[in-house]
Amino acid sequence: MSRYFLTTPIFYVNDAPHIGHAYTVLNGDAVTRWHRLLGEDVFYLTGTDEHGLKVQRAAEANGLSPLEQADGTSQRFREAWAELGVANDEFIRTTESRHHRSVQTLMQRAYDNGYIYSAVYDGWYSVSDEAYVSEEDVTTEDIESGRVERMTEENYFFKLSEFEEPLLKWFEANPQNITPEGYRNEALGIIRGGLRDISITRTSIDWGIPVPWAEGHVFYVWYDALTNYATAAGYGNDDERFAQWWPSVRHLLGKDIIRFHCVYWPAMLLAAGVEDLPHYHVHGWLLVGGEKMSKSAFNQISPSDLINDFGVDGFRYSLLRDTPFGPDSEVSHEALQHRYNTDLANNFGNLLQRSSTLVHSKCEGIGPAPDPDHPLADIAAEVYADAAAAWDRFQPSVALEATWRLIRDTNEYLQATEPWKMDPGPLVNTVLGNALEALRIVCVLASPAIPSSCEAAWTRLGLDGSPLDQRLPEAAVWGQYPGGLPVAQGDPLFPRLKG
RNA sequence: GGCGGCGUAGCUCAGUCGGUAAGAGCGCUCGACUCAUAAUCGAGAGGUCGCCAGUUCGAGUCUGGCCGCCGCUACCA
Repeated sequence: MSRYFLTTPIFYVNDAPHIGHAYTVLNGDAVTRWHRLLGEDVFYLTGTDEHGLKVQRAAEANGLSPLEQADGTSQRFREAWAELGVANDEFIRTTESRHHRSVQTLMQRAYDNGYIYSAVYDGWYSVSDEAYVSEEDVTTEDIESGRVERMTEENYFFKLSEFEEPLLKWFEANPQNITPEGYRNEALGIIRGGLRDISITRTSIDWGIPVPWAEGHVFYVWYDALTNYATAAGYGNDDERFAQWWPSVRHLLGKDIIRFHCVYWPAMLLAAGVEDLPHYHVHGWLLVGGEKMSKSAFNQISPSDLINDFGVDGFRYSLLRDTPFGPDSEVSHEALQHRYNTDLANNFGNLLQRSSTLVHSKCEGIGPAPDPDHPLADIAAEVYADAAAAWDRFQPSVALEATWRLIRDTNEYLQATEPWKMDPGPLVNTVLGNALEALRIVCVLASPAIPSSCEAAWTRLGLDGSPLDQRLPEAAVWGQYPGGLPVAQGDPLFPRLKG
């Protein structure tokens, strides 16, 4: 069975969950749900990054231990994703013992393979950033304000510089390794620009994973964090599991962390003797008024605020539909609401509503069977093909746009046939059967984005089971609504929003 | 400075290998309909595809230059 292992970045517990995080996680959730429909063996991973100085400091400020601090924030992320209906298979924490073993194993192998060496760093250090600062980047103000300090410490360095060639070879051999393609070029640019060895340990803090070969050193958070993906696949703990899952790994990430994920991380894997390198799907940022979201007031709106306004699926759909995957996307409350009203309330919800009402007035509430050879069958086939291609290319907005064509065409079909003017009988039965069949297919195809609404609609159509349990491509084939099922009338699935 | 991305209808965006008369949704105008959440359907207006030059029988689509916006350049998705 084909496997689909998708990861989100793990979120630093220094920060509360915000819409930017939700954006990443929802894209991954929708795409992995699609792959589940295809019957693939899916592993969707998210989690939290919990080591490092910032956590240690936050803990001190709150009078907690670092782990207690991490526990609290990690739990908030876990709850936020549950609230959004995210179906991740695992939630990893870098403070877990399995992760410690994994990091130590990976690094020890790189060390044993000769890719890690000791050197003394003597220079400026930014305590708040936990980072070394090069001489040319330090201003006198930095020094006077104490933002940077002079530091001499023994350090272990990773020989990143030795991986320029291997990485370039890998890029050349795998033209699809990063999508969209523009970001692949960025990663290539970083490599071609020359790679310098990087410091991967710290002695100045102790809230981290100990370096196995050097007392008093811990791994710097990035190299600890990246390894979470391998840990979750079983690295250092369950070799058989790792061998099964790792070859199919795909990382979902924002464009700001390309350097670490697409350059440093594959080099580390190679250094440790792991030959299978990941695929990547890189997205841009959400912008508000042209500015990166995290800098704006919109950032103060939490995902749960938007759930209150739009409902879980309303938020999921509007965000996914309105943000092409890859480039930066402008978002606003107005735009999300507009999308909700037009696509969910006016089109999908209203189609379900008018169809079920007509089934009650013309067919005594029993949904009739569709015409197996109706022209809508061709539309459904086209829509499926386009949606499948888009999901496969990691483009939820395009997939949803394609799916909604079936809804539009069905509304158009009702308008053209005017079943409300017909007398009960075979003719009106066929028309409404066709509408119900289109809705059945939409329920399956839209379920990656709006799972619970599709389940609700599915039930109203009188169907058993759940759209989430259907198998594609079979379930998208026209003509499977059986007829003879009781169709339920109910309140609008997506109440139109005003204001 | 170096590297990279973007610039297509009022808005948000599609446009794979260069090729039938530039697309979609929304918005707008007019009309139709009334089963439905004042929802739906049809018609229409609206673009010198940032600018200039080049390659080509032919460029939004390739090349060079310019303008504008943005990002990365050691840790905010």
